[in-house]
Amino acid sequence: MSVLSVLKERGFIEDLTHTEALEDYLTHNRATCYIGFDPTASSLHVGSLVCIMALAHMQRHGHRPIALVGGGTGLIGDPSGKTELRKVITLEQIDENKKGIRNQLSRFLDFSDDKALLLDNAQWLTKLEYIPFLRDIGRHFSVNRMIKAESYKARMDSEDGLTFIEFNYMLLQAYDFMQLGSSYDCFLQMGGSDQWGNIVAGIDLVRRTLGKQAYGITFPLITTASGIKMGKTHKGAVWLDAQRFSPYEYYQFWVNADDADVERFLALFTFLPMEEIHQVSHLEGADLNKAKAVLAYEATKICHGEDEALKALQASVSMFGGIEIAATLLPGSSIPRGTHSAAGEESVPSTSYNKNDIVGKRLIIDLFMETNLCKSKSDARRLVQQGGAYVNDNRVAGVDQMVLESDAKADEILLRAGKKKYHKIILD
RNA sequence: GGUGGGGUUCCCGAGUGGUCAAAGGGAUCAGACUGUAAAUCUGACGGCUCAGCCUUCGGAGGUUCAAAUCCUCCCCCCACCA
Repeated sequence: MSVLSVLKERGFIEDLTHTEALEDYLTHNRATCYIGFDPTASSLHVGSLVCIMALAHMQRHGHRPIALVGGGTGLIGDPSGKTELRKVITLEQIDENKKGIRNQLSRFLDFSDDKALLLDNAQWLTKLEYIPFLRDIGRHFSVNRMIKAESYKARMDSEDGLTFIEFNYMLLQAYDFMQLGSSYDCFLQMGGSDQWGNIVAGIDLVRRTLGKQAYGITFPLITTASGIKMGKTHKGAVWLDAQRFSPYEYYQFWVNADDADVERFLALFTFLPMEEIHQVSHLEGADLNKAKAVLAYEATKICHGEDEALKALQASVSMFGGIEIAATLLPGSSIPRGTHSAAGEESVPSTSYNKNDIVGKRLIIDLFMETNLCKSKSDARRLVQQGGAYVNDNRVAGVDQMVLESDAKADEILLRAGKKKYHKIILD
């Protein structure tokens, strides 16, 4: 089965150029393909996961993926300040971020032996000179055409307007494609559906300057069933970096997926066979929850490794109760089968305290605040007043409740805010 | 550069001297119901030494017993014109 069919079947394809020629190109070549990533943060987040998984599928089919970090574009930023993502950042910062990004990507892609590349467009963009750029590249672009691009049209009509810098991103990205084409033999660019205009512009530029046929694929914008952009939560982005977003939280993120999203997410974010995934559509109620556990397990495994996935599963079980994974449910998954009951290690966020400093001395709401379960004392107070604060699964009765000796069993205190947020206090 | 319109609590958006910690909606959080889902209902939603107090309405000053609301200067945004 060709990559293209696989990607199509799993829901990756929004649009593509030259359908037949591309299919042909991919079957007869070890193709090099690229996707651009933003280096403004030291970590990628779930929003980029579709792109990453697509690259992984490419690699699995013997093609060579390139992850292009936009270090050059990051150096420009965007003065309109409308898009948070385009902040000006320093070279050092970009280097730092690149390290983090490479680290994360290496969980999904094999960078050894030239099997995948991580490049930075600063390599060529910072060398550009304005006049030659205008003469050699700018001449190929028609402003008339550019402003017809969906991404620009919206901005042209909106009050926010469009800065010249943003307007130029299309040229720069097309230039990237051209560079990758001539230096790395890369003639396939992929990206989110908002990149369509930029990708097509690149294809044109490649044809005009290198005389080569290039291709493009865009992915759909993944939204949750409730219409929210994938990977955005109340807390902000769902990071792939374990430091910023623990494997346990990551696991929880997937378990909390909407019913209607489970099948789609399994297809996009795991490597489980599609025949198995289709079975999920028959499930409902508690059984569907088990499928969510598999989704969470697999997704966590891919991103953080099997050990962490297992820990997260166990932590989840000890928090929310046992779960039985039947052998027939998504058999391709390596999730341990059988009944999982509360036991074993947990990987719930924890903080250490000196027992003598706490017991009988501190208010419980203070602990909620200090462990970041609540963002202010008023917040903690509210939580208690509304009955959402728990210590070792006992509801906290009043805002002036102290930590008691009886709370400190086994030198641990389990704090809970609402139904899903836990924090463990470890007493020394 | 000119003219006009704006900058309000996470977002949108009311408010034009006291009754304003500031309507309404969204988002979010908690409770109930559930399946760690969705929908629905209820409540909360600046901070604190919490039935009281303190700090907020682009920034800095000023008028007033009293300012988000009036005045001055500054910063920023938008539209049209050049």
